[in-house]
Amino acid sequence: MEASEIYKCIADPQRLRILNLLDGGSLCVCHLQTIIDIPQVKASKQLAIMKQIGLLESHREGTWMVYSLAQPVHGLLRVNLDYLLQADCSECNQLQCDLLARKQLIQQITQDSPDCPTAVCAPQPCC
Amino acid sequence: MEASEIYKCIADPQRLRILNLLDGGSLCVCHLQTIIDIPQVKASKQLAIMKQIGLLESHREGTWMVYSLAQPVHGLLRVNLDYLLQADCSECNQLQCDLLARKQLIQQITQDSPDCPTAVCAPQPCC
DNA sequence: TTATGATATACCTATTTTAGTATATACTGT
DNA sequence: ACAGTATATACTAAAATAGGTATATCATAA
Repeated sequence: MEASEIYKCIADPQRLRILNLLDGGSLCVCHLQTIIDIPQVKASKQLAIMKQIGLLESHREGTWMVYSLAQPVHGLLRVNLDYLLQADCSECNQLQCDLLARKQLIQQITQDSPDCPTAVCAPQPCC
Repeated sequence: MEASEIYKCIADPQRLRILNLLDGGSLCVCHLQTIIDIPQVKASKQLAIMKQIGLLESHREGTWMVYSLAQPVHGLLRVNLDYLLQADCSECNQLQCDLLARKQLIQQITQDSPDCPTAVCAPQPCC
C-alpha cells in the first residue's frame, strides 16, 4: 500500500471520518450513514474505495455488511488518526464528536433492537 | 489550515518530495527541478499551490526564488515527514535518496558556482 | 416465491485536477 | 536599452474524481 494512496483517502473528510469511526470498532454501512449523514450510495462507494486499497475489511452478518479497519492498522494511518484526535482544529473536533455519536448510537441500538450485528454491538464496552 | 488541505498536498508524490527536500533546508526552484527532475513549469505550479495554503514561504535572491517550509512547521506535516523518513516503503526510500541528492547538489554548487543563493548554500553544513 | 431491508454497482453528468505550450515578469549584467 | 537567466502565469486539453439516479444483488422472513 503506497503512502500516497493512504493520503488520498484521508484527504477526503468523509473518508477520514469513516476511518476514525471504524478505529473505534466495527460498524455496518447504515450506522456510518447515520452518523456521518451521507446517502447510502455514497457511503457504499467510499467504503469500496478504501476496501479496494486494503485499508478496510468487511464481512456479512445477515443483511448487514460490517466494516472494520484492516488489521494490523497501517502505521501511517495509525500515526495520523492519533495525531488528529489530540490536535485542535475543526476537522479534529469533528472526529471526536463522531466517536461520541458512535457510542450513543450503539447504546441506543443495543437497547431498542437486540438484533443488531454482533460484531458491532457485542464487543463494545456499552453492551 | 485544514488537515485535508495538507493531506491533498502530500497525497501527490512530487509535492511530498518537495516538502521533504525543503525540510532539509531552503532551496530555489531550479534545484528542486534538478533533484526531482520535473519541468520548470510544474515545479513552479506545485510550489505556488503549497505557498497558497501556507505550507511554504519564499523570498527572492536576485533572479532566484528561494522556497522554504513555513515556520513553525505544521504539526501534521511534521508528524508525517518524520514517520515517512523512518518507514520502509518505496516512496519513503525515495525521500531519503532525495535528501542525499540534495546534499550532493549543494556541495557541487558551492564548489562550482560561488554565486549561489546564500539562503541555500550559506547555512548548510556543507559550506 | 415473494416482499423487504441492506448494500453494491452501473451509468451519466458536473466538477476538479493535471499536463503542456506559450507567454509574461523580474532581475542581472552589459 | 538589451540580452540572458530564473521564475510565474494564462490558456487549453485531457484525465481523474465526485455526486446523483436508477437498478441490481443478496439475505431474510413470511
